[in-house]
Amino acid sequence: MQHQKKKIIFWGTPNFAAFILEKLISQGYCPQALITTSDKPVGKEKFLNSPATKKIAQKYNLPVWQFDNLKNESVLKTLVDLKPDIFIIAAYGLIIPQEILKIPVQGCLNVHPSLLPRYRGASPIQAAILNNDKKTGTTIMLMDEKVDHGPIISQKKLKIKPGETTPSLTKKLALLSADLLIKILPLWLENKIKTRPQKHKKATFTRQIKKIHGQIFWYKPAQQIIQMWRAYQPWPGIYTFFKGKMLKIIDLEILKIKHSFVPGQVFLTPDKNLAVACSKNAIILKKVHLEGKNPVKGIDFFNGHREIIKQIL
RNA sequence: CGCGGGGUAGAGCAAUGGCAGCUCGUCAGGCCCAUAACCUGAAGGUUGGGGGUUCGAAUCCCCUCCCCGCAA
Repeated sequence: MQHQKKKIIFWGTPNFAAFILEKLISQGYCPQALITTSDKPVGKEKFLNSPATKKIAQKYNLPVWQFDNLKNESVLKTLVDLKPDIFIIAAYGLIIPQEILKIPVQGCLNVHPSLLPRYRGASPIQAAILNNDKKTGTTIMLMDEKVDHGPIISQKKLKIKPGETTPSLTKKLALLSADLLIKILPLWLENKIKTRPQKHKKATFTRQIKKIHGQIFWYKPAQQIIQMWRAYQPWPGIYTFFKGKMLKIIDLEILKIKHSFVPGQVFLTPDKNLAVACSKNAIILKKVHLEGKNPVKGIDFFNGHREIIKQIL
């Protein structure tokens, strides 16, 4: 087991990385250390929340380094002193400077959950769902000077099932990525894999998702709003405004109907469901969450806010 | 002390100093070939808890417990 003598350092932060890390460990490819970002205060109680990968690392007693700023000498020195053979990077959260990428003798592998060169950047999984793609996949590539730009080592496709959400697809892609990684890693470490460059002209890009992206525009077709809802779980979710307050839509359903309402107009279906008209079809609000209140069923919300009918959101 | 909203009947919400109400649900009865429809009636409250101001507090003040949004 020659590869186990190699020093692997794993970089990653959220769930996607955590699934991969755990699978690597369980399959006998335990890294020497985890590098992730710092604990972030979360919620009103402002307690610190560790990255998902850190929790896994602690479970297996892996050493953990947490860096938020990679552009200083002490970080560089720490990493050089580890004398790593290879870095495996999966959703770290920050762009890693060139000087650091040059450290490991066998390069830096990046796990990216899309079929590169499609969907480079920060939100490939959400983009695939948002665009109603029928398939996506994962790519393992050798990192170079540009983000998600390096030559491809291996790729694997995955069908997107109807109703797939970001959390469910994230998990599937992570497990797929881990399998692929385990398969190619020993070969890579023995220099038995050739890379192939990406077709850069076909590249598309995705950006970091912000709260504002979750706002619903009712002039869009209902189908598209459903895809937003699937893509933007668990955060930022999708929301609209009612009486100046944010109304999150926790659960919804498409209502296939020909109607003459204005997009955004609220109405009640014959079987007593609260619904909002879109440019095509409509959305049934099964569960909503008004800012400052508890989440409630659509019908309960209607009982307390009868004036919502005929209003335009 | 990061900013903000809320706690009222089983559920969702009104009532901002003067008789605690609305919609839904529940129960009883009625109507109907029938129904998640409709009609009549009923039950269901220590207004989260404690203290204060007042002739009088869900409402104003102080304390406390709980829930939630923003921010990530």
